Amino acid sequence: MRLTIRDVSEAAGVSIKTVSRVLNKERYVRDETRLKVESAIEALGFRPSAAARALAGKRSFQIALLYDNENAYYVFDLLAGARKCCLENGFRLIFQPCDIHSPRLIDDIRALIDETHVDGIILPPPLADVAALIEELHRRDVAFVRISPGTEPEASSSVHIDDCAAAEAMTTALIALGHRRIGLVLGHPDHASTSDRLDGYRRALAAHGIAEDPAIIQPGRYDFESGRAAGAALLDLPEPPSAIFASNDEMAAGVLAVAHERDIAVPEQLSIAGFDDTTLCRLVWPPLTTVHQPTQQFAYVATALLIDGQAEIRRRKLDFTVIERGSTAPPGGSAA
Amino acid sequence: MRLTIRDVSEAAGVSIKTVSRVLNKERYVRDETRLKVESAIEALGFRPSAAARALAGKRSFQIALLYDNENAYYVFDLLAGARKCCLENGFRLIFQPCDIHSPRLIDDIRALIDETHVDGIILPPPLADVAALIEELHRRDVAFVRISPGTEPEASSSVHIDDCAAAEAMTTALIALGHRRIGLVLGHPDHASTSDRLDGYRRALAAHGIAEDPAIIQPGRYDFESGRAAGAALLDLPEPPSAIFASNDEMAAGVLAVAHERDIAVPEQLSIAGFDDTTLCRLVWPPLTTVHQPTQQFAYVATALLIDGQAEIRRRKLDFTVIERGSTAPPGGSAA
DNA sequence: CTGTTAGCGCATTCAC
DNA sequence: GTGAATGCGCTAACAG
Repeated sequence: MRLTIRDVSEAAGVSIKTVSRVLNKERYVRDETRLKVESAIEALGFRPSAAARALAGKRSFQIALLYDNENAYYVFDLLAGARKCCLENGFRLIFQPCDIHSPRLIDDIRALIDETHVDGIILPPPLADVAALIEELHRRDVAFVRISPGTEPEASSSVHIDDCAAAEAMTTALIALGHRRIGLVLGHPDHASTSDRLDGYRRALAAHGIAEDPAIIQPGRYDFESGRAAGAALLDLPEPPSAIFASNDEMAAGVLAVAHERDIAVPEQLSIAGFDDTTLCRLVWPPLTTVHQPTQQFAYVATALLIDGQAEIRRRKLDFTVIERGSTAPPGGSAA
Repeated sequence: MRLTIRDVSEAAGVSIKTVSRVLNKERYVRDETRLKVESAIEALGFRPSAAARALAGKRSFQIALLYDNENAYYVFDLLAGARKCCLENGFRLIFQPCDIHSPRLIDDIRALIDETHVDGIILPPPLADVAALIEELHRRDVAFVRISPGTEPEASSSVHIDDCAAAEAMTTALIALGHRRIGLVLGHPDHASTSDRLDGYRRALAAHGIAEDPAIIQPGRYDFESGRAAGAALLDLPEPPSAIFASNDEMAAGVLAVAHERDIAVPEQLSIAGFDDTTLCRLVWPPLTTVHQPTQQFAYVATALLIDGQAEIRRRKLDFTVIERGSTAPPGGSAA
């Protein structure tokens, strides 16, 4: 029926163990033998059964990428990064949504581990900060890497940028343009980045002697609708801000939509800045100034850390960039 | 080490085979016995190894969703629909990108089949129309369902809407608003929907005695940038159209961006219509009129067809809807 | 450097 | 209705 390692061993005239060695890139195989086996594999078009490998061995060559996020662009970027690394290393990616507020969260992930024998798990925010999950993963001795964790830095390997510094840089850039009244749209309360970005914003204001005004700090949820609502609230203020910094790009898009509705020219009359977690801003609204966050790289590096499989805990810090697009000069004179 | 079916059988005081029967929902198990086994499974938190099941049995409880598409929203929708159906049926979803123009396409999919033992494959456009792939899948006797295939309707089960009728309805709606000069932005040449939508557009024009003008039919690639380029080409015409119908929403978004750049009010001065394959339009541009295509349902139904697993070929036709958002009245008088 | 033996955890024949 | 044996395709721990 199915082509097996035995067929390959017969075709190559070696034992099945030797074929296995070649498959697993083990040492102690003579080059000549290896070549013989490889050409037999090639000639037959043999592909080892992942199920059999997982069952017999310690590894399954599978990595799970979990997510609790409705932002298609963001998730797609994570996926692309993780997949690229998997492909390069002969791994498969299991991609699974979950709900950090579900009572079955831990159970579901336990099921994932037991059923699939995954070799490692990637936890993007907000999953990176679910204490019960981290604890369970440790108890089960499953390797995992967190993306942008806000808590327990020593609990696992992780990948992050300095969100606080990035938000500070962005805010400082707006101040450098002459803005003194800069609105902020906060991120989703479940995400650690939300408070980090707020901290950065505050730090920049403080450094320039600008008093914080709670009226121009609006809640958000990292999605378009909440950005739109926050933008409306800010622009309808008796004394609206001259610039608005949204904690991610979906929300910046929402703010921009409101500005269009109000016939406020961007960036001439209002500067809008965003954290581009996704490609949405880059795609649709070039005039926005953004902090570029390397989402795809997060997933790539996290996967690499998992596959390298050192037990040691490593923190990888990636770079961010503030990108100026179009003019973000302060308004001519409409605001106070 | 690991919890196995044997542990469950001992806890429940039955044989391994009986546990297996319960796991697979086979008949011929007394209710009492079933309950005993189920509570033992629950108590121990047992989860059967997918690898062992795939290796020993005929089924792997895995379905693969392939895609060759860079549209994050579209792919995310497909994923959501397929995943929902998998979850309801105890299946896992393997999610894998590919490239229909790669010489290794068939080999990659062969590898997928052999390595993972998938029970079935879902082929969204443009994969649904790769003849060599369909042939290979038949040769290997692997179940598959195609989404919106343009060719060989009897080659497999499939899910689709009537793209031609939908485009005709959309175009007719624009004509009903008084438009006589309606630009069209074509889709990606690899996709069957592209020509179907063109056909529908033509049919509507013909039905209303409007002559087709090749100058206002622009090529596109189903992405934002091509929509932007097509929009610019159309709006820079000496005699620009009063309405533009983009073959999907990413391109409609591109057209809208150009309209904004040109200070053309939408929908007051220009009507823009799109096929909303994704949620982009719904999210960002409420004034657009769209044909709603149930992308998520496509994937859900395709997965269900696969899991039901009847060998027979079934064609499922889903509904589309033309949705009016905001006014799409023809321009006051800027166009000819 | 290479081969032999014994399972991994389950579904699948069959008996009972 | 239920149970005991056999093997899926591969890796592991040993020999040589």
